[in-house]
Amino acid sequence: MKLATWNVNSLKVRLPHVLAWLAENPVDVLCLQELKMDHPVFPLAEIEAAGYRAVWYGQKTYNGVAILTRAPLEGEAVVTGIPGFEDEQRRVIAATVNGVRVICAYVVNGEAVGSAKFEYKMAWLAALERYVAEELARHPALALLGDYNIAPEDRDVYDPEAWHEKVLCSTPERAAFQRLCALGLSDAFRLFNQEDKQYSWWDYRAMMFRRNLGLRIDHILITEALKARAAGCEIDRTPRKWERPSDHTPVVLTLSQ
DNA sequence: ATGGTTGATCCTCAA
Repeated sequence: MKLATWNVNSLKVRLPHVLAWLAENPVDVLCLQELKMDHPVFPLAEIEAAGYRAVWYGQKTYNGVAILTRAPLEGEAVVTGIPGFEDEQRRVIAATVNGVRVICAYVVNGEAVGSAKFEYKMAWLAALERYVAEELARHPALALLGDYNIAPEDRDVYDPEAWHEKVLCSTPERAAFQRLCALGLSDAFRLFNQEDKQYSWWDYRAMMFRRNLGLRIDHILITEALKARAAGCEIDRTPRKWERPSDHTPVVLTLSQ
């Protein structure tokens, strides 16, 4: 079983990329973030024609998340948003696929440390932590995939000095990431030997991708039950090289069975 | 040098 996550930065623009990538990488689960698309205009027909089912939580202009699966989704277990957390921004959707609880999350960017948006980011992360803790009590096999907008360590940053205590890299954000891990989750990418300087996002500006100046901010966190099945985790830079790419590229987890 | 680009919308905002 393969699970992947990809911030597509507008599904309208990136649908051809998603379909082309799925044709080459027929993963079982693909979590998408930043659909930037109103709920009713989701391109379900094109996705079904590619052999996938989908659940989504769309929003005009901003945010929006989806889970694409090859297998049927189990029952009525689809949950949108963070239960109990009032949020106008549509950033979370959860579903159960092949016995795995899949939570797809688009974490708040936060703009700058100390800004109002940063305060929202930290409150949002606290709500996510509580939600995931509740889900873990019910689902031993759980994966939390998405754009975390957090680079967990300096080795996930092309220039740690330039980014020192900047948004995406600050101590409180990294502490929030560690609190999620402390619930019993592991960063799947770091379970395996990896080449240095592997990132999942590169700013569109200043030819950052060509110079490989990026951050690793897209992650797949998994429970012990899935860790026992984890066979590999890779960042696929290929779509970032395509014409008119998203600024993020997919991260893929392979499970045995 | 506080720069640069992209997407959605309506020209500025968010990333």
